[in-house]
Amino acid sequence: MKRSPAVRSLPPADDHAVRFARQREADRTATAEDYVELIADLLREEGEARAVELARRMGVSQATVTATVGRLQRDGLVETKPYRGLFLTDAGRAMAQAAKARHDLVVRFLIAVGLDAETAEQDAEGLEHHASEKALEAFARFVAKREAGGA
Amino acid sequence: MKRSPAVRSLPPADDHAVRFARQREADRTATAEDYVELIADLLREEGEARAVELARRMGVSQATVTATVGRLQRDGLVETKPYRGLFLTDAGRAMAQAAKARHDLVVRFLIAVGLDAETAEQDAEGLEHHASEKALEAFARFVAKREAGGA
DNA sequence: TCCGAAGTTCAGCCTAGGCTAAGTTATGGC
DNA sequence: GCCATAACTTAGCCTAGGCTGAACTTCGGA
Repeated sequence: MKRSPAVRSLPPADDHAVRFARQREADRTATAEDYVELIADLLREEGEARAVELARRMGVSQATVTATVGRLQRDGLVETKPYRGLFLTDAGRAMAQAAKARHDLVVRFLIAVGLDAETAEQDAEGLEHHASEKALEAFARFVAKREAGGA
Repeated sequence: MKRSPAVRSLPPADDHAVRFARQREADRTATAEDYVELIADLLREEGEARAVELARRMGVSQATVTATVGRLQRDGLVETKPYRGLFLTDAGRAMAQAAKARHDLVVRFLIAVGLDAETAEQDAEGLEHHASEKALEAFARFVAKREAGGA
């Protein structure tokens, strides 16, 4: 009688491999998304995004920020004027906007399923990079239903 | 009227840093969990866990598996008998069991909020490593309610 | 004006986790 | 019993993302 997913724990090897590959792909983009999202927030709320502030908020050394920003610049997401602040390219702004929308959706979703706001905020940081489009759509439907009064 | 979480996008720098640190911590353990979980599955369902099969299923070269298994061994999670299969230590078995329970919970939860089984299975692979204890408890409560008929 | 502190970058190091290519070891078929 | 093949390991390389410590810019105040 139990046709629960737990039983079928060994999918075909190919499918299995594809999942993990997708996973690794998501991991690679996660850092970029976190950085551009934070840069966008700082630009909006502080007027400028300084490396030292990124370092403080990412909990990382300034040297690490320099290196990471270098990669983002190479990838066409960020522009820097040495010893001035950090700026986003169009691509960077687009990524930041998408990341923020996704982040906010995940937070609202987590709250809708019963998390407190602070925990939701924390968990979203990790979960937002690993939810597929389909999952995000499901989250959005769920949140819409809940917020429409389907309490 | 909007007291939505989206507004407060800049938490105190310290809190912010802590979130990202937690995040990096989760990333570090994710690989270990995936490997021991898969090894446990293979041992249970195939009777043995061969490196070549891990490589196939992780979508990775055998050399990578050798290296990763070496780290797991160093960390006391796995035992190997060269040219025999891979085995889990007590710690490895415990981690595998916890990982599997978490994985299954996340899958059931995703299905409960409206995902199809296949997508749920895929997304769980990524999400399971980034959900906090509190979030998992909330997921469990939610699933319990749903499965109890609160459809 | 100049000088010190804050911010930034550079140099050099490390680990995890990927890869390929080239061995080495076990095993099954003949 | 030998040897081809499959499984595994080793060597060497790469990138991302961490670190420290030292050097370099910028800028405000004395």
